[in-house]
Amino acid sequence: MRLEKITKKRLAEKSILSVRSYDDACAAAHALDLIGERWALLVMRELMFGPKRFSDLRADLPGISANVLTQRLERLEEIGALKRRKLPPPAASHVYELTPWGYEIESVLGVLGRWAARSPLHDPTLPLSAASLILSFKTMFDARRAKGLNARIGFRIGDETFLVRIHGGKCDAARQALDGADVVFAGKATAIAAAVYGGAPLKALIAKKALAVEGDRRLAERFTGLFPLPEKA
Amino acid sequence: MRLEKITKKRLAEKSILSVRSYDDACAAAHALDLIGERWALLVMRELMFGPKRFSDLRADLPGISANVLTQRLERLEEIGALKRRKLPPPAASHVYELTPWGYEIESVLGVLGRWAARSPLHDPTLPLSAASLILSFKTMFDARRAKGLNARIGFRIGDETFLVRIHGGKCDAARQALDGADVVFAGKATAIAAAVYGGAPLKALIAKKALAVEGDRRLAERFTGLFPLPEKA
DNA sequence: CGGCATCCGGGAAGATACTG
DNA sequence: CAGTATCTTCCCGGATGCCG
Repeated sequence: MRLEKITKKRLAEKSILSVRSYDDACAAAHALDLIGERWALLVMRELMFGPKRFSDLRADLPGISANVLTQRLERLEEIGALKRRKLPPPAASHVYELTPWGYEIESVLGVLGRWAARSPLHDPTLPLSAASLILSFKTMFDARRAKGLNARIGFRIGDETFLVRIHGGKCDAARQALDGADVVFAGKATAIAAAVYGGAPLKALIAKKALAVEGDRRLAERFTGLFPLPEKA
Repeated sequence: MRLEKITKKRLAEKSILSVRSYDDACAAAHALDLIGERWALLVMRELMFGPKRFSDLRADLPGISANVLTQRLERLEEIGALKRRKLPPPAASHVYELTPWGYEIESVLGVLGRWAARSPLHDPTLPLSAASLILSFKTMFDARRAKGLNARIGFRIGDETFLVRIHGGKCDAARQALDGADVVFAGKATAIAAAVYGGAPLKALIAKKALAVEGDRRLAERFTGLFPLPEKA
């Protein structure tokens, strides 16, 4: 019983470690050995704006099952892409946080996204997490269209807030308080995506109460035009 | 029997089309829906320098089984990333060729490779296909180190030849005849990789007959130093 | 409640053999 | 040579339950 339990656990651990490898020196193949399993890259995507708890990840990745999430987190920790941390005493919980090298996966997400956005099969009306949406701004930002713009755009999505800064033809974003935002979008990620990528007029979304815009409304309108999708292949 | 066979085939086809989707508007998630299955990206990698036949792909992807290769080729054609073409009459064979959009996956391979090359678990001594090696030159090329260099480097690997052109701080490559090459490397991909990435002296590799260098030997030496690996994370 | 471990059903991947 | 058929193995996803 006790012994059996331990043995079983050993085996389970081993089966996690025993990765079906491509046995290929190509670094891209190695990348697939590391993060090619189902959900792995999306788990990293959800952590791009900072640490999250197990149940946050489950909520933001509808469809992933608890055991698969456990396996992916173990594997990502094992390869050095994330670290599991205990939160300070009051909260007896854990968070998962990308390592500096783990954060560099952002470049992969960007290139993959720009490639797949040209797919005729891509359906941008599907559900979308807050992290995906904010990340897509960094990926699809068009510096030419933002010429001369210097602004701080806030987002309130669920109980998270993000601040997107546009200055000097750059666009960066962080999960943080909205102090000093020139305008704030509040609503579900899909509603904001409808405005930015779906061409839905802000007015209509606001009328339908799918979205609220607090602050400089003209700036909000301009913001929605800064992220052109690539043409279909 | 006949009917049963057809029914089974129908079901098999259906199971190929029925993709387990992430149901996520994020374009990176869509990319995984398209090419996230095992082997898919490596099949595309092998086609980066032009069309290949089914059995070429099998030979260059040791470990892939025939039925999986069939499924991946069907799926890649279905999404518009490659086209299956009949060769002109004498050869009663088929080839698989990436579409223009399919070729754009090169950017994904590059970014993935640069990320994974920083993994402490990466083992560059594993087997390597010719396409992987030549592609890695485009990925890892350091323009700073090639300053002022203008050269045509040939490679003879198995029965394929590649020409790598370095000029104006750029590095491009194609599978083509070696006309006008300043120097030619001949040998297995792993031997060339040992020289470029493993720091093995050309002299030693040549003495071991793992590699032959025809032409400007000093240029060959310089070439091997143009592709620094990123530091480990 | 958060973080797993366990069991189960279905389906994808792998190996082998076989066919046109 | 270019796949197809079949069998086995293993991964994924869902449900349940344990335990701090």
